[in-house]
Amino acid sequence: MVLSSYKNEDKVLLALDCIIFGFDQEELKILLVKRDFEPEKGKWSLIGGFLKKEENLDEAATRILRYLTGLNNIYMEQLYTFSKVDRDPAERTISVAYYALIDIATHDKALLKQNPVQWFSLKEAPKLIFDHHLMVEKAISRLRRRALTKPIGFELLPPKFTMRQLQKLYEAILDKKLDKRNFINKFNSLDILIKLNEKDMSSSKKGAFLFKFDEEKYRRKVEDGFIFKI
Amino acid sequence: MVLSSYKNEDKVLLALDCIIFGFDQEELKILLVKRDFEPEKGKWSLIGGFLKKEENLDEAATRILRYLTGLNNIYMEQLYTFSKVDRDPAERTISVAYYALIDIATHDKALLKQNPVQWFSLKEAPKLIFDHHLMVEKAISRLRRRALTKPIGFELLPPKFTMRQLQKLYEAILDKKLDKRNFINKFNSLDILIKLNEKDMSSSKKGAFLFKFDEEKYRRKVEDGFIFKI
DNA sequence: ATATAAAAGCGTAATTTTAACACTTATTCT
DNA sequence: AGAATAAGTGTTAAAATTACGCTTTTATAT
Repeated sequence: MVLSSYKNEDKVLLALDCIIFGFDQEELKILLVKRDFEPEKGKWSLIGGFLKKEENLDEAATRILRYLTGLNNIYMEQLYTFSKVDRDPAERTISVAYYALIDIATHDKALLKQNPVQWFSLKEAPKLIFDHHLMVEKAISRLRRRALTKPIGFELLPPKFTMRQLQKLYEAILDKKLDKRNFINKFNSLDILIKLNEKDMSSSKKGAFLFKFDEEKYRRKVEDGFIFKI
Repeated sequence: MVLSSYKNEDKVLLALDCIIFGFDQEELKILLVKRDFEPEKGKWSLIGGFLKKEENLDEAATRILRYLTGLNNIYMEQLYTFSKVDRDPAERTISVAYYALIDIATHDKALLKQNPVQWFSLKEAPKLIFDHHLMVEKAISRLRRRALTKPIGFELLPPKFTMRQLQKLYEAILDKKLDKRNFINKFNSLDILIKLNEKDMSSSKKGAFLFKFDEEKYRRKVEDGFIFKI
């Protein structure tokens, strides 16, 4: 065992905060929690926690997400590390922000059991503690960029979805209207969806065909040099 | 003053490591240092240090870069935070990686004074300690993406450069040959360079006109919705 | 039964962007 | 004077993106 030569260095608390995005067929939402400890008790906050000795950051983010929402197997990505000296008034804390994408419809039961968490649409979200608004802002812009170059949108939808739902999702993420025909043509040319022999009847009399993301095919295409791009 | 409620949480050492990119008219290089303390003394490493209580990460990265290279006023960007539990065998350490872009020609005097640092071309770089190779890999792919969407390439060049130098730089970053005429047409259409009444005579008999990046104009254009894109 | 309403589904033409491509010019060196 | 070297410069073809409107299906109301 090597003797540590880092004895004189300052140690810090390493927090994690998760921006959890959901989509409810209409708009993008984020999941917030009412903080039940000081400082800032009672205020709305991102879901967070602290890194433990025996885990890495991805594991910690997964643990925190599971503990506070009951959710498992969720798409997550490290976003940025925030370090303003007085960002947390109680104590010097560095926070690594993660963002996660979940399908509200599929996971809502798990969430509803937990009382202090609540979905807010991006535009109506309350003031957040500390620098959490910076985290959310950065997460939105990362999500926006990512959605154009990786097929992560599907994480926000149920496994089966209509083209209209998919389009609405992209419109919500990119915050702009898209042309129906161009959008469908685009996805058709990507050739990574499976059209099911099944219709969703909830949104129209005619019914709309359901599609699935063909993850296997996507992976194979990527190996052959395919680049997802909206 | 609010009483801290974080008493039971583990604290960690927070390190920073900098991937410093340079360009020598031919290829991309990174600056490495021969480590003069344990663990891994004598091995090649990224330039690094530890976060101090009174500074944020950007400040720490700037300080570390200045201390180890004498360089100031350098383009830097936070890259990613690495946290594998045993990434540093001596002690649990989380490391926030930054990458920096510098113009070797302009700054080389400052660097040469410092003996233990050395430039390596990306392809001939030695094995690095810990997870530093992962950091370098990630930095390269970030640099590649960033160079396509932000005018950061100029940070790697002298203030005055020829179009050929600029093209070689992009070829080095993107690791592919570009067409001379298309490249120049592209930059002309961006309209963010100033053509000087001055030629660089070092590379040809005819001489090549020098250009400057018009930062002010770029900023104005961005305000009007301009998006830099190669 | 018929009419109405509401969303689904579908293709083409115009425009813009990107990619491919080769010769002339200026200058130094011999 | 001519040979050698890198600089400088436009056009055409191909591909990608954008704009755009009518028909189909079927549940519901009359």
